[in-house]
Amino acid sequence: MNRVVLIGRLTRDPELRYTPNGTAVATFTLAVDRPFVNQQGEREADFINIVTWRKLAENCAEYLKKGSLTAVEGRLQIRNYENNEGRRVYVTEVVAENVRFLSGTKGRPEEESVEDPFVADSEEVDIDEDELPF
Amino acid sequence: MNRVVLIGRLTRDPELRYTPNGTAVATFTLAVDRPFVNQQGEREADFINIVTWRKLAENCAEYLKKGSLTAVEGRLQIRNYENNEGRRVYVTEVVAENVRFLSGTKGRPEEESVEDPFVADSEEVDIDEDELPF
Amino acid sequence: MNRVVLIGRLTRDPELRYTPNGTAVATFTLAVDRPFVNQQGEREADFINIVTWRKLAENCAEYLKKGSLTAVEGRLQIRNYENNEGRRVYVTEVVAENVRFLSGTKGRPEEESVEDPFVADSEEVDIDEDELPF
Amino acid sequence: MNRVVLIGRLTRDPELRYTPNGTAVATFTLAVDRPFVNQQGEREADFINIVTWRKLAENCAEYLKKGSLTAVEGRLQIRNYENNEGRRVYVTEVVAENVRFLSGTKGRPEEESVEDPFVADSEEVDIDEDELPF
DNA sequence: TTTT
DNA sequence: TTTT
Repeated sequence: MNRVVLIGRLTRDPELRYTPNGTAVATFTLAVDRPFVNQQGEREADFINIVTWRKLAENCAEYLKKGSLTAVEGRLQIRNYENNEGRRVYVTEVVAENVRFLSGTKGRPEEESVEDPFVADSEEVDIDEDELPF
Repeated sequence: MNRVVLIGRLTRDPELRYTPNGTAVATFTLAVDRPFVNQQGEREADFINIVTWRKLAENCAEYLKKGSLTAVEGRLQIRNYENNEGRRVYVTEVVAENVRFLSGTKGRPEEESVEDPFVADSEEVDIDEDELPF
Repeated sequence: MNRVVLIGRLTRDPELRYTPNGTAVATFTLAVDRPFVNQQGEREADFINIVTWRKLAENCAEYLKKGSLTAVEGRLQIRNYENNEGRRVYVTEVVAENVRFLSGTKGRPEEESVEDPFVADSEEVDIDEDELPF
Repeated sequence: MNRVVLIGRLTRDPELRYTPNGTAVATFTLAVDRPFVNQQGEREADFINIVTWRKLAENCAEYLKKGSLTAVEGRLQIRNYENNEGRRVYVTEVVAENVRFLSGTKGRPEEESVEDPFVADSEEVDIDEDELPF
C-alpha cells in the first residue's frame, strides 16, 4: 500500500512531454504548506514533484498553470537513473492518479475533477524508464 | 494537506539518535512493493525513508527490526541542507505520525498500534534542522 | 489505522453546539462527488456527516457556510445510541482532525489551513457520548 | 476526492454473492481499533462495512476469513434504498479498491497484495443499485 | 531553482 | 449483531 494526498499550488506551469512511443507525460511541482511555522515564525513549504501520464497529463497541461491550487492523489515513487556523468541520481516524485483543479486554472470551470482513466491499466508496466524524457 | 500511508518492510534495523537538546529521532527505510511488475516481469519496490520523533522514535527502535512488516502514516517532507562539499542536497522522507507494527517485531505482541502522542504538538516547530544528527 | 480524506461542499451552514461540560462541537454535511456517472448519465454525490471538536469546531462554524468548498481529513467513526423509541441507531461520521477552507468561506482569507491543536490530545477520551448534544 | 485507508480484522467470514447479471460482490465487516481508550479504560473499535467487486471480491472470499488482519483502501459511500416496509434506509460502506491480506488468511501466502484490476474501469457505472443482492 |  |  502506497497512498499520498496533497493540496498545494503549482510553482510553475506544467511541462508536457512525450515518451519515444508517444505516451504523454506532464510534470510539475506543488508547493505544499507545512502544518507549523519554523523558528523564525515563517510558514515553510515542501516542493513536491508530480508526474502524470496519458489523458490526465494532457488535462493537467491544458488547465493548470503557475499558482493553480490543486489536490493530487497518487503513489510515492523513487526513481533512479544514471546521469551523464555516470552517477546514480535518485528522484522522488508522486505519480498522480487523480488530480482535482481547485482554483486558478486556465479557462476551465474551476474545481472539476479529472480521473485518470488508465490508472490501473496494465499498460502502465510498459513504460521503460530508460526512455523517459526527463 | 499532506498525507501519506505506506505498508512495507524495514530494509534494516532502525537507527536511533538524539538531537543536541535530547530529542529522540529514529530513522529507517521501508521497502514498499509497486502495484505492478516491470518489463522483466519482476515486482520492484520503492525504498522510502521514514523519520520518527520522541516516544514514537523510541518505540520504533525498540520493537522494529530488519524485515518487520509495518504500516506508516505521516507527511511527505523534502529537507535540504548543504553538504560538506558545499553542495545543496535534497532529502525526501516521510515524517511518521502513526506507526503500526504488523509482524516480525522484537518481543512485542504483534500488531500493536503506537500513536505519536506529540503529533500536533507545537514543540515540533522547535527542531532546528541544522542540529539534526543525520 | 483509520484515515479519511474528502473534498466536497457543505450542504448547509455548520451547526455549533456545546457538550454539558462546555466542549465545542460543530457538525456539517459534505457533498462529495462520485468518480463516475450513474446509468442516467448524472453525477451523484455522497452526503457525508462531519464532526469537529474544540477550536477546530469554532473555526469551522465561524468560516464555513453552505456551499463552501472544503477538504477534510480525519477518521471514520460509527457511533451508536438508543433513540427515544428504544431502538439502537447507528450514525456514521468522519471525525475531522484537519480542515482546509478552499473557497466560499465567510470573511476569512480563502484557502487557509486549520489544524486541530488537540488532535492527539488525551482529553479526547473524556467525551461521554451519552452527553452528546446530537 | 474521497479516499479511505483502514487496517483491522474481519468480524466474520466474507459473504460472496452475485448480481443478477453475474458480477461478483463480496461484503465483510472490519473491526478497526480506535486510537484511544474510553472512559472505562477499554479500547473500542469501529465496525466498518466493506464492499468489493469482481475479481477482488472473489479473492477476498477465497483468502479472507473471520479474524484476518487486513488493510483496505477505497472510497466512502452512502447508499440508500427503500426497505420492504417502505422506509428509506441509509447504508454506509467503504467500496474497496485495493485489499492487502496481512495475516490469518486461508491457504494463501500472507501479505500478498491484490489490486482490483477494474478499479477505474468505466464498467463501474453499469451497476444498478436496485439489483444489488443485499 | 520554487506557490499564495 | 461483531475482530485480536
